[in-house]
Formats: sequence, structure tokens, C-alpha cells
Amino acid sequence: MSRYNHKDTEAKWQAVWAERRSFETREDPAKPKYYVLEMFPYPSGRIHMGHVRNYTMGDVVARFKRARGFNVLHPMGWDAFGLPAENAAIEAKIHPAKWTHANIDQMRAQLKLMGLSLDWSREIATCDPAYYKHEQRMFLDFLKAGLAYRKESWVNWDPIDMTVLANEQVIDGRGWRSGAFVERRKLNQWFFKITHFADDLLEELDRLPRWPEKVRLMQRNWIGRSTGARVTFRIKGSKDSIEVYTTRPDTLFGASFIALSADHPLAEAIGSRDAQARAFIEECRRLGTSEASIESAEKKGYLTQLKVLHPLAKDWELPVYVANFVLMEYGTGAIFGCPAHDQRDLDFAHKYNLPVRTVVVPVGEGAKSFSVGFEAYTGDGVLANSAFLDGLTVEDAKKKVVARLEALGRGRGEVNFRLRDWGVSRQRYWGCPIPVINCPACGTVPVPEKDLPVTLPEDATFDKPGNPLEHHPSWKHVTCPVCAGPALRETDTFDTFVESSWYFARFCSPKAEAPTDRTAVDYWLPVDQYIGGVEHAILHLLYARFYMRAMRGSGYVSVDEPFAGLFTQGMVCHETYRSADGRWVAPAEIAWNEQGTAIEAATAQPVTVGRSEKMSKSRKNTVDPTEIIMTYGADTARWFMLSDSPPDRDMEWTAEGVEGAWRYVNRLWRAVHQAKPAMAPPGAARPARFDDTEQAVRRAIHKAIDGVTHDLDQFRFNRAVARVHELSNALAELTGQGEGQAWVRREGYDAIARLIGPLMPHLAEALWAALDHEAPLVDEPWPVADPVLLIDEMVTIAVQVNGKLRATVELPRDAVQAEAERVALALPAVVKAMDGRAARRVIVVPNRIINVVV
RNA sequence: GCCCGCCUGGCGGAACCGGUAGACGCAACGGACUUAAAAUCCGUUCUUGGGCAACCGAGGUGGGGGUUCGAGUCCCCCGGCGGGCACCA
Repeated sequence: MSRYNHKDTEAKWQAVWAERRSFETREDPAKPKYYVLEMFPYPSGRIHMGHVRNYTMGDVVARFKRARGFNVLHPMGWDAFGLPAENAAIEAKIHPAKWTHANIDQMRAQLKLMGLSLDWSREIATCDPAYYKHEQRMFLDFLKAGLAYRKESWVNWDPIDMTVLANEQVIDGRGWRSGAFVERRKLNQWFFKITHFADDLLEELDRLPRWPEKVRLMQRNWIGRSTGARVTFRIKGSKDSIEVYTTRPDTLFGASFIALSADHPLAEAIGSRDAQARAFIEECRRLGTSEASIESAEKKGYLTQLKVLHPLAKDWELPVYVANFVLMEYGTGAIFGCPAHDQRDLDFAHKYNLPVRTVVVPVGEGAKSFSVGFEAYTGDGVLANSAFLDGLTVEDAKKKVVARLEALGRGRGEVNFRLRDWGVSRQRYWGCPIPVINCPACGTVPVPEKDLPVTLPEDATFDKPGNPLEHHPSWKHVTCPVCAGPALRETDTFDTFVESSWYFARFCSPKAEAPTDRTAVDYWLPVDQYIGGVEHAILHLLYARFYMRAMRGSGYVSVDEPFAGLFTQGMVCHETYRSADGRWVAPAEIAWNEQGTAIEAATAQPVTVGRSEKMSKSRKNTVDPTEIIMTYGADTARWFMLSDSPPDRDMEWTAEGVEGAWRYVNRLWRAVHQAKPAMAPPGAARPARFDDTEQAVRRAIHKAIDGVTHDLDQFRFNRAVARVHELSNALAELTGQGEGQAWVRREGYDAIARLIGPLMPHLAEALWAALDHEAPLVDEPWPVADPVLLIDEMVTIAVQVNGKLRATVELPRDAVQAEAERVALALPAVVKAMDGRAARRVIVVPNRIINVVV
């Protein structure tokens, strides 16, 4: 027996799979399909451990489902547009396309070392015109369908990246990528009308049972549906009125002011003739999103000359403020303030000496005695001081007041969403060009389909800030397809989230003439199991859900929901190391001295060991997957990834852990070779009888098969790994030479090879071949447990006295209750614990526990 | 501030539907093999008391309370950690 050689073995089996085209897939209506997809990577240059974890999990699922008879689609591609390529162009003077493709080549080679069961014939890169031309074509469809539109709007402007960001890309007032404080600017922007599907996107979340509840909740909150009312306040001495949106129309009689957003048209109108108002509005805008601490920003208002009339009471006038805390983008951009029942309104009222009228009284409090002090009352209760609403519950009052407003023509029930339309314009080169032409005579004209794709000019320059497409001398100058006059091409490109919103559909028919081939997408979609990081819980997953609906509307697919199952994996973490002068030190540069303290290998100086954190370049606590694969092999890396930590939780990468996995790989290899001399040949006839030891090991084998099957079905990879360990420990107990043992040994090691097939595919193949099987394991079916062996004949039953364990007893399975009780009560330890007292009650849970109560 | 999740040995974690807490791995310690080391193999390891021992007892799943014959698991309160949203009317 030779030592296990991971390099030769892994290369050999990868070549075998490639040669047999084991993972190339076609539609086959005769077989059940299973579409497994991991979130495709951005080609940053090198794969990292997060990728390894993600793709290992996906590969386990793909190989497992394949063995269980599914026609499995498991593709891979590249999310290839994006800023880093452009930054490389600026910094390293290399063209984004060249940079991107070089990275893809390198990462593909790295991924291939992992032995993933991918159908590489379907590989796509989103920066390829053969991909994005379909995106452009679908955009034209969306435009026709009214799902894409352009509007002048306030945008989040990233002054470093010199581009617009979606709301979702602004984190704590900073650009998600550059970290720069975001400014507010008014620009003409393209939008996708995601709000058109707001209700549907929300409701369908309830029909995604195989999504984590956490993700569904996050999307629910993000969509933010609220039920309320739109109320019209007439302006005193004018025909005009102010519309407000409220979720608490029941508190209308507690109103003491109206507040307008600084961006409200009426506020702007006031500003145009009132210098003080104008100054205030400008102050609000400067604040915008650019201050990190909106939270601490003071609530301020400017009192206008306007008065409005209460819609439900005679001669009740309310003052109108312009306020810095009212958002134009939500509701109507105006609110009515009810200080008694809203904390922010209460603070505002105190600041500007406005009345506080309590109109909801908690149940059990007297209407006279209860009043609001410095804390607004937002709970449930009964209406008071509210005319026709008095005595009603909040719930009933809402209904009644809305009915009254509707009858008077002063308002109506309305639903609002927090969700905003998706701004997709980016002032960047390395993205998909938006296929429209702006003609001074004809306005916005779609690029005719025959002129697609609109490709990026290759000779763009990256030496000055801003959009290279805008700077390009000729690219944007075109003739209008309608009037043939001079016109300008749209120089904005799509947000890269557009490409990732439909790539999974393209994988079904990656070479189709049209964006999709209906036969293919109807066969494969939806994705049965999608796997990726929880950081995409909102943006990517919501956009993709929107996109499927839009694509369905244009006839490209017949499903609304792209991902039937979703699994969000945890992060890969590692200890951090810092030198005395504060530098981060990479794990590869760390050594341990004789006292067991960490030192920097190069300088022999001690380093401080910090807590385990997500692997990141900035903390330098990364471990290079390729180096691990070179040293230990892909199977070791995969095995360690799957061991110990549940896949949805963060895991810690440790050198000891990898070593442990490596030892196990070698132990299994040795065990099979040592067992072989006393092992029945494949397909040997089963002996007529097994002795107790043999029968016990057979039980262990079949329980392992059954357990691992369930574990893999439920993403409990760590448990599956533990079960394989248990099985190999059990097999090691077989030390005899007899015919029965030889047969059980065969059964056991065959089972192990099959069970680790999805987990450590190369080692599994090598063991399978060493076990004298001719055909490769990759085409072998998944083992099936013998149900007879899953049931024990004898069971160990715990015996408690007053809930405390006193003894255990071996009984035949399904023993008669009375018999079990008799045996238990006779046990010396039980008799002792009962101390002469009579049993008041005996609880017998069959095959499990007996509890004697005295 | 609002919403959600989590808390089990030295560590990662097991524990089906409320039924023997600590599977499996890591680490540590002891031993075997070896001139020695590595590798490998065997054994021990929740805490604590008693015993030469096999063993016998007590306590134990963040803290407190409750439901139950029985709670890591269910309920209430408190604490800690993590995540999401955050002027959303």
C-alpha cells in the first residue's frame, strides 16, 4: 500500500470526469430535474475561502442529487462587470476587459482544482456582448411594458466613484464600495419599476417555504408595506390643499401641525418668495444623507404663513411647517403631526410650543386623568376627545374615520411601501450600455433591435474622473433612428445587479439566439437550490425576483419566483495577528515559538493574537485556498469546510482543523487497504447468518446510510461528517477473519466510499477503485438503507425515579408496558432510590424511558 | 429606537416531536512503537465529593422564575453577543 497521493489522485479523477463529460447536462423530460446554483463570483482575481465554502456546499448538493437519480444542472459563470475592473484600468493602465478576462482564466483554473461537478460547457461571463445583448433587448421590452422609465430625481452621488448609487448601496450615509460620504444631486436617471410588483413580491414571500425565515423577514421589512390613509387639508384662503399620508388616521383629532418636506413642491414655491424659507430648505438639503448621524440631527421646522383647515372639524386651523425630517420620497412628502401619539411629533411640539391633545387612552385609564407627558403614547386603547370616534378602539376608529373622509371627499384609505423604484443608471464604462438614444427632436428613442448589441468602445481612456463613455470622442454621437438627425447615445450603463438578476435563466440555454429558450427555461426553472451569502438577502435576491416577473410579462419565462430553495451560508473566519507596531500579519507569516507564543516568522518578534474575524484583505487574516489544495488536496479542504460548523453559521478556519481533516483522509485510505486482504469481493454472495458483532456493525452501516441521506437532504453537513466518522470507527472494530466479517467489511467500506462521494469526490473514487469496482463511482446510485437494520431488537431504556436517572435497562423493542414496568421497579438502583416508598405513578414511554414517581 | 436571531465542556459543535446532555471532531494529558523525532496506535478529559479499583453520590446547557412525572428543548422576566432596518409619518 502506498501513501495517499492527493495530487495524482485528484488530477486523475478530474480528468476522468472531464473525459466522460460526467457533468454536462441536457434537458431530459424522463428524469426529475434539479437545478443547483451557487452565487456566481465577481472575477476579482483569486478565489477566496468564502468561494470554497460556497462551492463545496453546492457541489455536495449537486453530486448527492445526481446520485439519487436527478438530472442535475450545476453551472458556473462570472459576474464580470463592475468597478474594480475600471479601477484597475485607472491604476494599472490595463483595459478592464483584459483585466477581467485574465482574472476569469486564473479563477477558472483555481476552481477546477476543487473538483466541482460543474457543467463548464454552460459558462457565461456577463461582460460578453453575447450575454448583455439579451439584457439590452429585454430592456426594450421592459420599456414598452412601462417597467423601465426615466425621471429627474434626487440621487445618491458618490463623489469618489463619480457615480450614482441605489439607496441599497448607501450604508450609513456612505457609498458601499468607496466609503465616501454620499451627496444629493438631481439627475436624469433610468429606473426599473420594482414598486409595480411591491404587493406581489411581499405576498409571494409566504409561498417560499424553503427560504430562511430571516431572509423573508428582511425582504418584508425592506418592502415595508403600511396601511393608512391619505388626508386632504385645505389651505385657508386658497383653492389648493395639502395631501398627507398617515398610518394613524384615528388620531386625526390630535393633530396640531402639518409638516412639509423641504423637497415638497409647495415648500419650493414658498421658498421662491420667502428668503428665510429658502435658506432653511437649502440647509435641509445640505444635510441630506451626507451626515452620518442623521439620528442625532435636530428636528427642525420653519413656520410658514400658511394655515390649513382640519378636514373633520369646523374652524380648526393648523399651522404649516417645512421640516427637515419629512422625506419627499415616502407617502406624499407631507405629514400631519399628532404629538400625543408619536414621539418625534411630541419632541417637535415641545420645541415649537404646539398643543398636545391626547386622543387615545390606554384601556383601564380614565379619559380625564390620562395625559401624555414627555413620552408619546403609541399603544392600543380607546379614542377620546375625538368627536364621533370617542369610545372606539384604535382599530375601529381607523375604519370609521377613513369611511368619513371618503364620504366627505377629504381622503381615502391608502397603502404605502417603503420600497422605491430601482435606480439602474451608472455613470461608468465597465457595464452594460443602456440601449437608448437621446434625440433633440424625438426625445428618448430606443435603439432598434437590429442594432443590438450596443457594445462598449474598446478605445476608451481612463485618465480623468467621470464616465469614460461621456469623454469618448465619437461613441455617443449617432444619428436618430427615427428622424435621422444628429443625436446622442445614452452614456449611462446598467447597475451590475441587472446582470445578476437573470443569469440563472441564461444558464438554462446559454447559447440561445433569444434571451431564453422557452423549452429550456420551462424545464429547468426555478432554481431548486440557490446557495450564497446572506449579504445578498435583500438587494440581489429582491432584484432577481422582480426581474423574473418582468421577464415573464415579456414572455421569456413562465415562473415568477427564480429560487424555490435558498440557503445562506456563514462566513469563513480566522484569528487575526498584529505586530507590536500595529501592522496586521497574515496567518502564513506566523510561527509559534517554544513557549507557544505567536511570533512573526520573518522577524521573530511576538505578535498579538486577536479574535477570529471574517477573512479579509484589510486584516490580512486570509488563507489562500490554492495553497491549501496544493498542500493537502481539495478533498481535505472540502472535508474541513463541511466538518464541525453548521453551514449557515460562521466557521473558523484553523491549521489544526485542516490537519485533522488531512489525517482522516489518510486514515480512511489506510483502513481500506488494511481491510482488503480479509474482504469479500464485490458482489459476493451474502452469508446466511451473521453473528452479533457482525449484525451490530451492519446496523451501524445502514444507520449511517440512512442518517447521512437525511443530513445531506437537510444541509446538515457537519452531522453527515460526524456520522461517517462514526461508521469508520465502527468498521475498525471488525478485527476477525471470518466469512461473515469479510462480507460486512465489504458492505461497510463500499458504503463509506459511496457516502463520501459528494463530500470528498476524489478520495471516494480512489477508494471505490481500490475496492475493485470497475466503473467509476460518479455514475453509481446512492446507497439505500435496509429498513430492517434501522430498527434495533433490543433497546436501552432509561429508568428515572422522580425524574432522576437511576439505571438503564435492556429490553426487547416494543416490550409490553406492564412487563417494562415490572422489570424497572425490580432494579436494585431503583429500589434503593424509592427507599421503601410505593410508586404513585409510573410513566412508560415505549422504547425510551420509564419514570417512577413516588 | 424598532424588528429578528443566538447563548451547551478548554474549543467547534451533537441531542428526532419535551424523554439517558456532551455524539463526532479539535486541543490537551498519559502510554505503546522508535536511538530520537515525525507519522501511527491505545487510553483519559463537564465540574465536584468518596474509593486501590471496577464504581458510588452531588451539581451542571448565560442568570432568575414557571409549566410538566420529566425542560438544553415550552412560557415569563433579566443579562450578554450578533444581525437587519433606521427621520418611513
